[in-house]
Amino acid sequence: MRRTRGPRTAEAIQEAAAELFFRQGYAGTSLREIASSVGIQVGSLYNHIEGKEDLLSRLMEHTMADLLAAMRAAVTGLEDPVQRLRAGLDCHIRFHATRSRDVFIGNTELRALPPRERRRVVAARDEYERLITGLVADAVAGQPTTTAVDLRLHTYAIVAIGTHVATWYRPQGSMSLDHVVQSYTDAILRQLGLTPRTAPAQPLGMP
Amino acid sequence: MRRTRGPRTAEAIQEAAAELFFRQGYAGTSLREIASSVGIQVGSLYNHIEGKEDLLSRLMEHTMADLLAAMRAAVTGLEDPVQRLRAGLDCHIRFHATRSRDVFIGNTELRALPPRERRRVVAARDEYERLITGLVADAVAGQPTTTAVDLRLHTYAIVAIGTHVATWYRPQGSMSLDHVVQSYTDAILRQLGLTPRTAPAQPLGMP
Amino acid sequence: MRRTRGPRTAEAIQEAAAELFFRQGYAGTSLREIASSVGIQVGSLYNHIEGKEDLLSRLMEHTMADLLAAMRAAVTGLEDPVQRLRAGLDCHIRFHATRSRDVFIGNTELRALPPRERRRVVAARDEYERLITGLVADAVAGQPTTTAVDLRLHTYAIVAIGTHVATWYRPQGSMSLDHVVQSYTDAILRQLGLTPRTAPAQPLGMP
Amino acid sequence: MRRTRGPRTAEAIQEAAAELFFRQGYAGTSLREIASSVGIQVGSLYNHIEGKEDLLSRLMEHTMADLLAAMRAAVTGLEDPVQRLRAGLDCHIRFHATRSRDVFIGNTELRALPPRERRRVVAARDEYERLITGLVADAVAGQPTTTAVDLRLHTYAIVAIGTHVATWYRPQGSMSLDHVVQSYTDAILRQLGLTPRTAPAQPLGMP
DNA sequence: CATGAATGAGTCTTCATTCAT
DNA sequence: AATGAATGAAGACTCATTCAT
Repeated sequence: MRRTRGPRTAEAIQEAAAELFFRQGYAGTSLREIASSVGIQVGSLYNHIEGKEDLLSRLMEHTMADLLAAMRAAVTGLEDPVQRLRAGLDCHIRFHATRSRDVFIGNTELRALPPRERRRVVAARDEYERLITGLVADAVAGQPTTTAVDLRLHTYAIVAIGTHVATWYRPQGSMSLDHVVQSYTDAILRQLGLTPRTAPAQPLGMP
Repeated sequence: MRRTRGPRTAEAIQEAAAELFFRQGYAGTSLREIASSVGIQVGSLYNHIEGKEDLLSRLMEHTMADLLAAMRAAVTGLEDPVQRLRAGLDCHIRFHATRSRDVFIGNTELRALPPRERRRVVAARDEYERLITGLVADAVAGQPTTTAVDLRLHTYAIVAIGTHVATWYRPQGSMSLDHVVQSYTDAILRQLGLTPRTAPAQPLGMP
Repeated sequence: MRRTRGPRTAEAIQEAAAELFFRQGYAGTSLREIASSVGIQVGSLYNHIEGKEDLLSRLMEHTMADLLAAMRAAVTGLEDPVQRLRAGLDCHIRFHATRSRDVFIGNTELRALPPRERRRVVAARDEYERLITGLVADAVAGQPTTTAVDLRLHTYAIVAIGTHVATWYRPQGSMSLDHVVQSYTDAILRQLGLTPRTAPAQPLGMP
Repeated sequence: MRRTRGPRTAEAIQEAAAELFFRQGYAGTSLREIASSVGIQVGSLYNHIEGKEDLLSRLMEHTMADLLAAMRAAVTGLEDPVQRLRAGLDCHIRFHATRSRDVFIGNTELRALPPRERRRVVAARDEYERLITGLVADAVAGQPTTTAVDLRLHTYAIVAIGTHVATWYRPQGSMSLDHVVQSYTDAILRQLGLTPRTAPAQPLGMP
């Protein structure tokens, strides 16, 4: 009854785990379900993973690593602060939309992580937030008064948009990714008092 | 271990369940934990509840009922559309901040609900979203072009803010509730092209 | 299907565990077997015990406590050192014969105990050995040369006899308990150069 | 992790198994542990053994064969019954001290053997006991009354000493093997009413 | 010969639920 | 109402064993 073979099994397991964690939550997903979704027996899982927690840890650490890398790559080489912010926001929203499943798990199942791994992931999250805060701060540097508290609220709002996009965006849905990305990017820039790219007259642009 | 007795036990159970569902998730919480947190034995729970799902259903339906009621009460009696929107946003953010725990559970554990209850809760959520969409639509009615898609994105963004506030706001935290509420309310209004209350010059106001 | 009821279940479990640990070893015995031997389901065991290790710990600690208590009671009130030694040996062998099962487990499954409990049991064993060594030392006090090493070898030999009796003695067997006890007691006394009670001419007496 | 290669692997496996069975018991030892202790993967074990039981069977049969052979060789060529007994006891105790690990396993894990092998090993044990009984009977042949029951108790006591020595004797320990052997041999002879070799004045001699 | 992956039965333990007392 | 004991299913994980490579 050997269905899956070779080094692809490990990936298939991670993928199945991600999908099930997303739909049912970590605690609500049994290894039996994961195994059967891959087409192997429960015991066989242990040829590829250390345990259930392992699946979650790897998933969340990969997601955070990818997110940080994407964000850094997005702004690399850009000089103008506003341009950097715009690129960062674009990446931010795009990542949350395209990797919505992984991001959702990352936001939801932090508590299921063992302390050690949780600390690592939280540290990565904090760093990501600092990245955003930095982009915002640089972009609004020329403006009159922007308090630290406001900076934090803005950062939170940006994070909130990403998190929420990850909640509802689906590629098969009725909204095009580009539209979502541009609308929210423009909205955030406008909110910060910065002129959106080609300054569309409408509050949020059109699909 | 609070050893609650008498008719208050049922409430204590609901409260304990909410707290534990919030911290560990529905699937990650055992009735044993809930019972021990109330100070009774597991079996005794069944004198007050029908089962584990019951606890979650009641919790989420109460939360949605309260949210809808609060929102309706907030705009009742107000005529001016912008004023109504402002009042609605105020209520929206305030509710998500003060009832953050229940709101968080409502957003996270929908999947754990049995289909019948899930449909009821989803229906309530949809109605709440329509309420917001209505407030926004009325408030921007005079403005040039606001497409249906934009209306939806705006609604989503408003919901996103609430959801996210529920994620991080804590009464003991460093930000005053009033500041958070006003900052975000103003930001959303400005985003919609409506002049915030007394039109503060700063993007987000000060603490 | 509730067969056993009331507070006797806990005792029945301990008894079944002792019997099975004796016949199959701790690691070779499953909780399923214990439960089925008591007439309950596996899960029900956990209403009475903390876990599998618990069964072994309690068993071994009870055995050691009983052994120490029996030995102390046996020599209490006796003054003459040789009489005390004889009484101690009588108790020693009798206990190992009548509680052979528990003693066997105690000797065999020490390694299966978690470190903490193991230390406690080993401490009790050491104390029991000191008790025997003390009895021997007092009884041979008047004799010429008895080195410390010999004292140890004698103690070991006495322990060895007990351990081995626990290996083969069965009440239904062909040897009477009294005969075994007296033969070995006399042999040990003679070995120590002390005249057995009524000095029978034969090396080991007759049944 | 000794990474043994070539034809020595089979021996390394048997050795590792013996060591682990001794420390953790047969049921408490997994093939995984044995394999990892040899430095190979579990599956590779099956190139050298038939299965787990195989390891135990071979071990116990070898031990019994060695013990019987040693005992037979020890008395071969000797005529005087007391000299034969002395030589037999010397061999008995020496073997139990030097092969204490294997002997301990042989005494402890009989129950883990499949019926067929168990019968074979038990038969060898019985034969060994008969050897001892024969030596004792011949040596005390000239003495007044020695009943059959006493003969059995004496044999048991001799076996007991061996078994117990196997329990505590360690080459690195504080007692020299020769001292242990001579002390116990003398004690047993004296017990049987036979004069120890050169009749030391002390009950047990000194190290 | 060694490996890594697979199996299926088994391990201990926890779970939600029931119910006599 | 509360308890303690029972159930049976399910949980994660380990095991001895097999076998294609």
